[in-house]
Amino acid sequence: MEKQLRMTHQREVILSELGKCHTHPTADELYERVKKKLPRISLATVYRNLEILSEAGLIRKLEVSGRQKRFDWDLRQHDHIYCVHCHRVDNIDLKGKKRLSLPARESKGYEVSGCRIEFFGLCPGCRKIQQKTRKGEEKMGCKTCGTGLSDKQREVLEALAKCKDACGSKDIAAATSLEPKQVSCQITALKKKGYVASPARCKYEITSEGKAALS
Amino acid sequence: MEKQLRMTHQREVILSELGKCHTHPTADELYERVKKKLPRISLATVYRNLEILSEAGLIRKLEVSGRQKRFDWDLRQHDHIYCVHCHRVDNIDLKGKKRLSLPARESKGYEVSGCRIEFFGLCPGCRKIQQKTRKGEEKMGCKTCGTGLSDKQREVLEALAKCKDACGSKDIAAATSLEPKQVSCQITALKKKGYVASPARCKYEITSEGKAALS
DNA sequence: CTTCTTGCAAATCATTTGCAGGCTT
DNA sequence: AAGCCTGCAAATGATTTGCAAGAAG
Repeated sequence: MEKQLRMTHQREVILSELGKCHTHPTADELYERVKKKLPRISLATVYRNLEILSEAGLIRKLEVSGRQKRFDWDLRQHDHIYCVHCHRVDNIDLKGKKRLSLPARESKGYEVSGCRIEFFGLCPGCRKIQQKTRKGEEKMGCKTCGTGLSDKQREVLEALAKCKDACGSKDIAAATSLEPKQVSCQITALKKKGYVASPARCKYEITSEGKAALS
Repeated sequence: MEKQLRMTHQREVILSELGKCHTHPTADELYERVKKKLPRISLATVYRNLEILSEAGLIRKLEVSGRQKRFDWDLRQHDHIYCVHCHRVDNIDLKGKKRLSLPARESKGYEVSGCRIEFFGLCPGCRKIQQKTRKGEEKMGCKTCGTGLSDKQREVLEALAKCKDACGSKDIAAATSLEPKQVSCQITALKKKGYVASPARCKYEITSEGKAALS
C-alpha cells in the first residue's frame, strides 16, 4: 500500500539545495539552482519531487500569498512575512505571543487542524525603491478602500451635505462636475462605506458617518 | 489620470450577486451565478470587473489557500477558515482576542501593513464524509511529518538502538527487512527529525531524542 | 521483471490580454 | 469623436500528466 521511496541523486540534490535556501523558493527558483548541479534535470522532475517529498513529510509546501507555491525545508511550526511588491517571503518569529486558538463554539462546525499567520508589507529592498519613486509625489494610501475618500467621492458627499432633503443622482450631477452616470458608481461606494443612505429608490442623503468623514 | 468608472449593468449584477453570496466565491463560481441573470456575459468580463472593483475598493480580493483567488463583498477586516478538503472558505470572528501586532524589531526590516490569519481544517460537510470512509480504518494522522514515526522509520530506529557504535546503512539493512537503498530515505527523514546523528560519513547512530521517540 | 524514476512533450487550469465592435457622453 | 466597456478568441504562467525509456532492487 505504502509506496517505497528511493533516495535518487536528483532527489538528494533538490533536498540539499532547498536546505541551503533560506528564501522559501518557488519550484522554478529551485529548478534554476538545481540545474547548476544537474544540468539535465527537468522542471517536471523538480515539481514531482517537491510534491512527493512534501507528502512524505520531509519538506513543507507553503500556502502563502502570491500565485506560485513555495517550499520550506524547515518543518517546525512558524510564520511568515510576505512582500507585496517583490513576493519575497521571510520567516517571522512570534516568540512572546502565544498562538491563537479557536474554541469549538467559534469554529463554525469545522474540525480545526491549524492556523496560518502571515504578515504582509514591503521588504527592506522594496522600501528603498518606493521611497525613491515616491519622492515628490503625493503620499499614496488607498483612496477608495476602508474609510478614505477619493476626490470624486468627496465631491459627491459635499454636494449631498448641502442638500436639505434626499436627492437624486441628477441633482448631484448638477451640483458637481460629474455626469449622472459617473455619479452612480461613487454613490455605490459611499453607500457601502455607510456614508450615504437611500431613504427611497434613487434618492440619496448623507449619513452622520458621512458628515464625520468629510471633516 | 484617474479613470472614470461606469456602473454598467454587468458590473451591477456582479456586485449584487457577490453581495448575496456568503461563500467567498471564486471568479468562475460567481460567473456561473451571474450567467443566470445575464446569459451572454463572458468569463473575461467577470474577471475584469472583479479586478477593477477590488482596485476601486468596492470589494476585496482575498489571499487564501487554494489555487483560485476568492472575492469578498465584506470590506471589514476579518479572518477566515479554510476547508482543506473541499476548499470552502468561511468567516471567523476572533472577537475576544486582540489582533497580533509585530513590533518593528521583529519585522525583519519590513514595513508591515497588515496580517492575515487563516485557520484550516475540515468543514462540517467534509467531516461527515471522512467519518464514513474512515470507519474501520486505522486512525489517520501523518506518519512522516512532525515527530511521528512510520513503520519503516521505527524499524530502522530500533535497529540503531541495538547498536553499540555508529553503523552503516548496510548494517541496518541486514538488521531489518529493508534493502540498503531503501534505508537511506528513512535515515534522511530520521536525521531531519533529530532522531539520528551521523558522527562520520555514512555512519549513523541514534540520538537521545531518537530513544525518547521510540518509547 | 517489477517497481520507482526520469526527461520530454503535450495537456490542463486559472487568469490575462488583444482586438473589433458597442454604448454613452 | 472620445472614452470606457463588452464578448470572443488567443496568449500566458504555473503546474500536472502521459509516455517510453532508464535505473535499481
